[in-house]
Amino acid sequence: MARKTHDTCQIKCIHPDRIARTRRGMDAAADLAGLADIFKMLGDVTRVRILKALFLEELCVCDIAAVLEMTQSAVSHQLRLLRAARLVKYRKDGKVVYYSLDDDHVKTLFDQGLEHVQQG
Amino acid sequence: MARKTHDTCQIKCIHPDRIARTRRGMDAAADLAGLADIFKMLGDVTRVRILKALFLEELCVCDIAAVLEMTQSAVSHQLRLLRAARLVKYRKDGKVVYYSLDDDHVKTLFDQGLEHVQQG
DNA sequence: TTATTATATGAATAAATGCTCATATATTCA
DNA sequence: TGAATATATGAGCATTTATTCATATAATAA
Repeated sequence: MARKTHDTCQIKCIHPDRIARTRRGMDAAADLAGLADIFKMLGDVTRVRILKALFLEELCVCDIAAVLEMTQSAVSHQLRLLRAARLVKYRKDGKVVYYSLDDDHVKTLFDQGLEHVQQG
Repeated sequence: MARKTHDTCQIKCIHPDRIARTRRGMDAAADLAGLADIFKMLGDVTRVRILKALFLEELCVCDIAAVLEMTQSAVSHQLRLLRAARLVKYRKDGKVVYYSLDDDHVKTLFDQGLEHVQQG
């Protein structure tokens, strides 16, 4: 009675009550996949460094490349992802494209994360 | 004069002043690699779901597997990573291992991230 | 126009990653 | 002791991902 096989999979459940409760809590949860996506976007050293740089100052692509000591192509590829995630915005001035942070919200996440790192 | 080649790499810099300023700001920055590591840890749907579940209630491994409808092995592998990152802690009771959140700090990061998702 | 420059991007490659399967370890129970 | 159970883990595999290289696009300058 304490152990029974679950409906949807072959896993034996020791605590059916806990499972049911947690299931309900999970259903009520917000978009966890979307949440993971944002963290994934921030989970790369190059992107983190780009964001940190842009947090300090608006920069064009080759400036960023110089600061990070990476190729223009590598930086440009990452900027594309950051753009798609709406973490950065840009403005064109002739040939030059200037990037900056899209909102301050990212900075909050950033600082919160740093706090965690410093505690660890 | 406005354009010169940078010392450390072959990239031509349009704004040497900006680059120098940003460089200094980057040096002063905290551990960006560590920051990326934490975000990377949170950047996976399975781990996010595990954390969400543990935020609701302490659970054993097979409970988690049942809630997520995943194999015990897959869950166990991810728990190992979460343990190493000190995001979860565990206690043994006989054969059963109960996992729970290691600190509330993760929840703060979590909620901040969710806020960002909901705004997006 | 042609040459140069700044940026973007597709393809290829190498590395990282998450899951499955099989198995090991450890604990309880008969 | 031996069987059953909960969890952990190594190996293999498939997918994702970050970078490089070559090239395309776009804007400026000669």
